[in-house]
Amino acid sequence: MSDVIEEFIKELFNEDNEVVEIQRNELAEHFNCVPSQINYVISTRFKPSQGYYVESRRGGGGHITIKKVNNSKEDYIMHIINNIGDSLTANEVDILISDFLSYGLITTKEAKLLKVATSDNVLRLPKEEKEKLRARIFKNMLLNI
Amino acid sequence: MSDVIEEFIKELFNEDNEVVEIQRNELAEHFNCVPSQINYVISTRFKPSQGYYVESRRGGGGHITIKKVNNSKEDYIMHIINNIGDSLTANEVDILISDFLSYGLITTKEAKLLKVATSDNVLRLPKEEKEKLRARIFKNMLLNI
DNA sequence: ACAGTTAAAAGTCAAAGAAAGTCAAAAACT
DNA sequence: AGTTTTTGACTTTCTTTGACTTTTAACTGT
Repeated sequence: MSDVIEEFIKELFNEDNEVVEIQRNELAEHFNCVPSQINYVISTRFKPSQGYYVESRRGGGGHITIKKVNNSKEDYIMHIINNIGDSLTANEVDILISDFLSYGLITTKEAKLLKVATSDNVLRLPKEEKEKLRARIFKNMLLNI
Repeated sequence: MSDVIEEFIKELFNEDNEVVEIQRNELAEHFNCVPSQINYVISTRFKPSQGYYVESRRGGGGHITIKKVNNSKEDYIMHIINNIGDSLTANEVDILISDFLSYGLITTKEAKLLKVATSDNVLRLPKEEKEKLRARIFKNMLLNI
């Protein structure tokens, strides 16, 4: 049973990425089990060490939200950093940032910071120097995200 | 329900900024709930600690006004930005950052990003140019925090 | 104009309801 | 035997509801 419930929740992740919101009682009803079994499944299969983060609310309209925290995040960012050469255009930055955003690797605030710190009208240097500087700033910031 | 009402009020803030004025009974009617639910929503979601200030008037033509009180965070940061000249040393950045941190205006992550994006060994330019660039980067990043 | 009355708001508080959480005993696997 | 799952009674947290109170604008008669 627990396995079935686990599967079911993981299915939900496939559909609507990133975050899944469930109602404990409803789900228990659906599977014909006691509500606390849902807690069991969550606490054994959606632990932080398995790359999930869970929060919940009680009372009317209460619910449980499970977030998939990509723990390969660091790996992926590292990979990108290593593949950025020593020069970078504003355009390339934009593309990278929107990639990161859509994979949920950075927050929108971080995105803004990255963007503004590497923007053309902040750097204001001759093209070549500017793109080298941009690469350095960008990579170093990424290392700290 | 409470969530819906909360949303609704926050929408009103988006339209006519700064201050929102509602009538308890009218709003309750609109959402088909008892009037005291409005009080509940206000007292749980528009607390001072959440950056709101509420006052009201009873009797005929009475109403509830909710003000968004500027956490002064923005004000303070703005003030700093305006007082940073067009050139900035790494040392000055350190001092500003630790100030911001101790006043809880920025997170430690943001602090790291600010610091790394303006550090000497990332910028690597002649002193004068570097300090001007640093000021631009720093101020522009702050604007986005 | 004025005092007094009425009615229209908003406020309070506690009880009932609706979720979710906990924990340990019982059951089912290995 | 030892581990993992299932169950359910009990707890905690948050929301909804409604009866009752307080405040004050609006009205009324003089």
